[in-house]
Amino acid sequence: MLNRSLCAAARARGMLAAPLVGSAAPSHAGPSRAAHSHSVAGAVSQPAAGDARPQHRARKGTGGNRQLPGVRNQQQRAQPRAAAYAEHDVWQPLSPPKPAFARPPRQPAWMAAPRDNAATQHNGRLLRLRAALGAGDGAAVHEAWLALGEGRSRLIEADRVLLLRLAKRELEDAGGDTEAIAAARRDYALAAAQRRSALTVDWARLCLRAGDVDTPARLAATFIGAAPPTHAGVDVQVLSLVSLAMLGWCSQSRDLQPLLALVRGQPHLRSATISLPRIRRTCDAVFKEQPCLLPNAEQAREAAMEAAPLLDASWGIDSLPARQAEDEEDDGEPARSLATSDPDTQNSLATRFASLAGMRQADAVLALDAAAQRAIELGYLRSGADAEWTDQTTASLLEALLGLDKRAEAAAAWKAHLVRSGKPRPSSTVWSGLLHGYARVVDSTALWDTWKSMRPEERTPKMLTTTISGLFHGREVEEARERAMALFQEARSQGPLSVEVWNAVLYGQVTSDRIAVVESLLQEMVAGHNGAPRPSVSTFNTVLRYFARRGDIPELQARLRAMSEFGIEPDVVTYTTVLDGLMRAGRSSPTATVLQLMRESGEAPNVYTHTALLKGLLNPGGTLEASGARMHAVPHFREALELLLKMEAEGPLPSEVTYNAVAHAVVRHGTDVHEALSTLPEPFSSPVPLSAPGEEPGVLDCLAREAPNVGIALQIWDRMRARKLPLPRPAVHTFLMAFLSASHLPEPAVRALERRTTQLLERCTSEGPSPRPRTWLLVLQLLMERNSPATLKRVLALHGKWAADRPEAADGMLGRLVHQARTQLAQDRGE
DNA sequence: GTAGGGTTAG
Repeated sequence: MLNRSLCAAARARGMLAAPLVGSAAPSHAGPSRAAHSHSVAGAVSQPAAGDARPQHRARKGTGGNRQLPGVRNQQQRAQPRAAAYAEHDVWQPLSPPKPAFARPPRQPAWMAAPRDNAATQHNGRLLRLRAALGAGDGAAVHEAWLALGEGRSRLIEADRVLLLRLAKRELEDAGGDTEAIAAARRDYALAAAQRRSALTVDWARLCLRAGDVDTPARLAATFIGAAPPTHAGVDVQVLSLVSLAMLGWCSQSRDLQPLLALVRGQPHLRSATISLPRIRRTCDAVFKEQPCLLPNAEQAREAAMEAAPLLDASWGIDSLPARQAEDEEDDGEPARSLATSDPDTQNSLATRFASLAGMRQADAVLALDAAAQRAIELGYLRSGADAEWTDQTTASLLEALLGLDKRAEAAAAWKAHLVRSGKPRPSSTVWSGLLHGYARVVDSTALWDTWKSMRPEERTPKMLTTTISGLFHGREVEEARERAMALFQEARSQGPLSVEVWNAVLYGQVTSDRIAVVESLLQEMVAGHNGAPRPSVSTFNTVLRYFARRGDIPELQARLRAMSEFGIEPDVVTYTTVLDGLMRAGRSSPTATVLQLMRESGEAPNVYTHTALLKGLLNPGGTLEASGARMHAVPHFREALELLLKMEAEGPLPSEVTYNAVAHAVVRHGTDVHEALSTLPEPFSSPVPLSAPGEEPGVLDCLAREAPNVGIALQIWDRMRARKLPLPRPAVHTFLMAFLSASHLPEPAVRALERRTTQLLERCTSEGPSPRPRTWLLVLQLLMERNSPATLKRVLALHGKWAADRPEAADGMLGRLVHQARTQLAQDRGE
């Protein structure tokens, strides 16, 4: 269908509106009719089977040393406490508040017209309450409060805040003699606190200081079930309330199980990182002021700090199906998870490791590992629950650590797993975590070594796909590709392989431009020869990618026709690939046709489609050398930024790739941005980014005026940060380029951007994405063109630290450039 | 690990 329509694109194009592109782009010639170029090139060149080379490189992470360290003894000091509380009515202290207070009013009181007598009466009482609040008269407030009766539920937010402030002040003023006042005022303060706010946390803290340990828990219970906040990340108020509740319960040696159960089952908390220092600060604040009537204060604080990791380990655990459903709603894409993609082996802790790794929070991964181990030993995470530590958990932890380049930690986790499991060999699941981790950091050598270390019975068909696909991504391209092909041929000789394995091989051949091999493999699949599986839509999409990347539209058409003849319908990936191919060829008009076709076929454009579209808008002449003069067509910044804002508002949400595509184009085409500035949508028309710590806002105003493209790039970074998107390496390079390539800027702006440069490099060396030689080359080259010895010195120092355990970094171009930079610096100093 | 960013090393 698509192929026929593509041929008709030129005809149809006049009738089709450009749906996503704000204004119709200038039209170029439509695609030419393709000749049948269906013949497949020569026979398969069979790569040599097997790999005779000796294994010379030491295995990474697979831990040859399996000695048992004495880790067990120190872990046994606490007994599982959960059982002792089995009969205890754990919900007693957390019984819900009176129904009248359970929900905030649906309608503010002032909106209800005084139509009848009851309403007039209510308004009168309300006015009395407000008058008492205004006068700060505690006794009168309390009296008015009691008189209000049912009307309490109709208080507006402002009333509640005032009530809470008054209650807080009274409790503060009461000094040591707090019991009576706390008891008398608690009911209205509690009602007033039907809202997450810093004030609520204040109130809970005051109650705790007054020795009341149940109110914080009750507040936590109230809020935790309420609607989650709209922002991503930790619900700080809830975390503080739970921390305070925990402190209170520790002071009475109560079991924490019910409290921990509270923070479980909160799907929106799953990806949140619990900051242990924050829990500590919250608890410490209770003791800051005297008097503190909390019993056993010191022991309570110690116990709470010891228990804080349990909170971390339980946070957001459970309710996995809910979380999944939520993820899929987001943008139609399944959650990006690491080893946990198999629904049969879902495991909460594994999911959290994966999401922490996704946010590149290596410390949080390690802290959660420790916390979870402890929680298991204390019996708070129990066998049979999905919080159990399974092989899946270990696999996810390993993948996360390897993916974050924490090899030593991964090796320790590997060893700990073998000790814990008591088995001589890890399971397939655990091996799989290792493979995925190495595939993630494209370490084909380690990947291969891992594959070799596995026994045949430990290998699964999926792992073959993982390994082959990982080898094709590796850096030692030739060697890895040979290994991957040998692996494929060997496996093939032993029996039919899945279409996924074949697709992985095809993908590898496509990305290394081996189109002849691609053709012959595809032909085998189409013909069903030699046990080759039937090609899937992915197979065709993979082949299409080859021609799309080249902007080879006749071939795209031929392939689409072949696909259709084979009886496979295009999917969203097909459409995106074709769209991308058209854009690369500099043809913007047929793209409207593709989008229209998508609409007709019910394949909704997703974030990939939109990103390709954005790239096309920003490179209207195409991105291929062949498109020659059109390369210099002016980017459609207005349309692109409008589309970006539209995606943020209506979805599909932009990914880090989307943002980087825009930022990169903006940085590269500074002059064009300057000229288009007044036409850009807010906030990009006055591109003042958020200020970094210690940065004066005036500098950024100046930057927005003098280098608006840098301002916009930084605004885009702000948006990525707000969405908690990871910072990919290409984006690091984009921003480094932005910081160091703007010329003719006033001195303060230059200094601010150079400070941002060193800050970004520092961030990369400490938490990633770790710099590559390319990163340093980029920075040093740009920096040496200008006269900034102080910054150059700092960058060289950072590079020195990075290069310390990379002896190979001293070679080659980077080594020479570093030497040159050092010389330049020394000369500066000499003069 | 099918598609989008630029990368890889120089």
